[in-house]
Amino acid sequence: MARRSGSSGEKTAIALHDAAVRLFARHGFAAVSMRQIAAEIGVQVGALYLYTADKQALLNDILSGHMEHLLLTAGETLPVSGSPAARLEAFVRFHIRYHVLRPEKVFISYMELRNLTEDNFAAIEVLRRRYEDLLEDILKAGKAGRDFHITDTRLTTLAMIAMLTGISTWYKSGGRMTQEEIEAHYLEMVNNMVGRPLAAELLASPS
Amino acid sequence: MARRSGSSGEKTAIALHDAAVRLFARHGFAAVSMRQIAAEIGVQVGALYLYTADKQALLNDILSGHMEHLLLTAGETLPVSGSPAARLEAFVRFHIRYHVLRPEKVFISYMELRNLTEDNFAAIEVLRRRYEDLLEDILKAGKAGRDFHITDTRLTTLAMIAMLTGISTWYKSGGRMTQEEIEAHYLEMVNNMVGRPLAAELLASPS
DNA sequence: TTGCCAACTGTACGGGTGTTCAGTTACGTT
DNA sequence: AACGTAACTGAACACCCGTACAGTTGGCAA
Repeated sequence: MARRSGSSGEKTAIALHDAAVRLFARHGFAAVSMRQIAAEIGVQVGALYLYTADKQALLNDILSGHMEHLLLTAGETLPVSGSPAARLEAFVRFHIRYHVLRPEKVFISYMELRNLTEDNFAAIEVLRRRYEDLLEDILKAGKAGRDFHITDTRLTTLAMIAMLTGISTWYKSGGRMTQEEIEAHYLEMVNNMVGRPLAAELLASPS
Repeated sequence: MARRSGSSGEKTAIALHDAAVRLFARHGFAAVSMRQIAAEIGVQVGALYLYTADKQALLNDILSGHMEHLLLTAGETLPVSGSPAARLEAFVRFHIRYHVLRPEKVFISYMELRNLTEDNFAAIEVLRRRYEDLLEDILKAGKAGRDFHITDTRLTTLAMIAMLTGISTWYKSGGRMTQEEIEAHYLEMVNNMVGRPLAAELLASPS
């Protein structure tokens, strides 16, 4: 054999990317060999190097591609105007949906950061910080307008993102709750965190 | 050489444990070789096998030791009676302190779970669930007594733990905030989450 | 139908992997 | 002072690692 019938570079490149994501997510970057990846897509090791410079580039492409796509999609989806409360709701729903749809890439993206070279890591950090700032800007706006009651916007940002991203450690489609229910519950908790409980009117009104 | 002067099995066993924790935290289980660990404690590879059956046992001992110690310490520290609010505060403070004091073990403990064998993993899961239940029991009690306004105690438990554990991804002693300040801020957010904002009286009282 | 090139194989390179074990040395006990 | 044993070395085992590259084959254009 050599070239295989029906083969095309495009298809193999995608298969390589997908196989790497799947295997890195399951076993971890360091624990997966180039030979395992090759076997997964039905090819010999050498062929992989037509599509990636080396193993490190493979990881970096996955992570930076993920972060860039996340930022791009967030930019397209999230409203830049409207009330802080509405913008916060949009962010929470977007974050949950995006992360629940891509559990493997999300998992790799904060599990394998330390396996990046220093340069690659620094670049990812910039993107991650930019994403966090999308939320922090909403919180700042809400605090400035007294819609939200927050002591420290940066800390609240980190706490919320950790809380929301945590979903991906236990979420499985077809679980106890639908995605819509999960969104509703987390939205409630997030609203509570910024001091505007949905039940506020009920509690404040004479009973 | 052979046996080295001043050597003792006890000391080497501890040095092995510590070096493994340090290196696993920094580079990941799969990326660290037995030879690197041996070099770190100034010994030849073969000597390690006097203190651990194999590499897997080394990881499992670290993780299960960590979880058992966490549960034990929690049991000694946390009050079993008192108001749900007081118990919740105790839990939050305990969790933050414990995790901030042991960043490496905490990091390994949810980073390297997938490198455990199936059996070892299952055992750790039981312990982790038991720890989560410590918090969920408090939330259930608070909900039952109408101190807390929670829709789903299990989801709130997971959200809180993810939020609190997230601290260890950015915390560095000597940072912007003291540990006490961090505790106070997270406590505020947690209280908000269960629907009892500290500012409630202020907001409700005539201004 | 020939020829070109993208796609891929097969093999090799130097080095690292976890683990085992016969041999060696320091320490504590008698 | 002699001995037993705890602590460790050094070398070896069989195998896996990432990467490179000359050679081979299928698809497509001329």
